[in-house]
Amino acid sequence: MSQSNSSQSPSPRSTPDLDADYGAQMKDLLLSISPEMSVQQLGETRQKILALVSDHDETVTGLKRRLVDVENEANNPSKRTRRSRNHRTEGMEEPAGDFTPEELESAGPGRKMVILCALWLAVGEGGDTVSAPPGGSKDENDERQGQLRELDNIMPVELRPFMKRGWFAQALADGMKSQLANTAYRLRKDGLANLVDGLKVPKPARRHNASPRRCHQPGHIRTALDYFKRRIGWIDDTGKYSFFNIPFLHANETSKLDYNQLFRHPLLLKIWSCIIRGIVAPTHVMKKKAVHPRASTMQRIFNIQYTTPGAIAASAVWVVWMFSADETFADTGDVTDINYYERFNLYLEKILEGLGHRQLWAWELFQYWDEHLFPELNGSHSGGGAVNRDDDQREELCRRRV
DNA sequence: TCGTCTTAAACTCGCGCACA
DNA sequence: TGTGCGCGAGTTTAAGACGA
Repeated sequence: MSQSNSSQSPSPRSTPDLDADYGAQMKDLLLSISPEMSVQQLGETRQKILALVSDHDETVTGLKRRLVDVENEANNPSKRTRRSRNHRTEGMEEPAGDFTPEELESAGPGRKMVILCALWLAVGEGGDTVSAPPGGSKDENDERQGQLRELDNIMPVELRPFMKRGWFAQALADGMKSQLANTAYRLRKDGLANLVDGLKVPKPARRHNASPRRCHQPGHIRTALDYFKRRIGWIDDTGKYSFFNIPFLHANETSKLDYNQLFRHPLLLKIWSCIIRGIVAPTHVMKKKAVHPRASTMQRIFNIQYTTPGAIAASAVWVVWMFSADETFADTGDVTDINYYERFNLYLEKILEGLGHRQLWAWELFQYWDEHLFPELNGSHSGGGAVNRDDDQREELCRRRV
């Protein structure tokens, strides 16, 4: 509420019987009109009616302004008023099955989807139902069917019957949107210091006669930006960002695709640990230490015990975005025009292909991730180390592409 | 009680549209 | 053309949960 013009003096606090006065005066004026009146008299009466209408409108405007003033006074501007949680599902025609909004939210299907499976949905969502819409190419249909299976897989059994309900689609879309927004904010703000800790950063080139103060000048900042631009795949010759020749995706920061190094850069592991365990976790992950904060983290909430293909692909996308010039995280970069959606699908496809064809690099990739992120679970889930009750999601994902 | 974390929801901004 | 409004997306912050 801020529509009241604060520069104007407060509205008068008297409460005139506006409608009664206005009605009586208008009635008198209308009754005074008769066929015997001269043109001049008719003109004068018309002017009186117009003036009365004008006065009335101004008074109504004043009263509206006073109403806003009163509402502003009633609200303490220093304190935010809070609506009930899950207000977005309030008033929805369709009841949320047998679940309360709290139960539905705690299930967090959207959040879990983003963390473990996919950053975006190829299936229809948010509008009426979660479903695979008709039409599209074979690849698109495969992708949609695959996501539906993934969604079905991570879903609590009690929720599965409701996947095609409107409230479920809304909750899923809300959860995914919220998780993406939180992650983007955490990676670039709260968690940034721990994520880039130990990262090699180019020293500014010292010129002759250059004072140390010059190190902070724009030219040096540009140097750093150019440095990171190339680290996320920019190639001068083509004028484009590469999909795989990316130093920040390789453990040894090579700019040529090397499957034995791909998706093993510490940044990727730090990012996912930051997502599932909070901002302190990245400091320890490369020391093969799983530091669990006291608070309930995403890992605890969703009982995450091993790395998923979606997690690796998403972390790769997050790395590229983190060091890009894009200000907001969306399917396409607002500055660089990088297609993150396409990039995610490509990375995921490559990982699943490797698993499906039982290629050594893919197998070892998961061992590497699980050793660092889940050292207490004695090795990779893929390698048959830790087995848990979270069933065979990865095997299901592998079957997708075999 | 305090620190750390997640999350709901207010806040902010930009964009499109309708209307005078 | 300017203005106001509604909407959506991203950012920020208050509230609540949890464990030592």
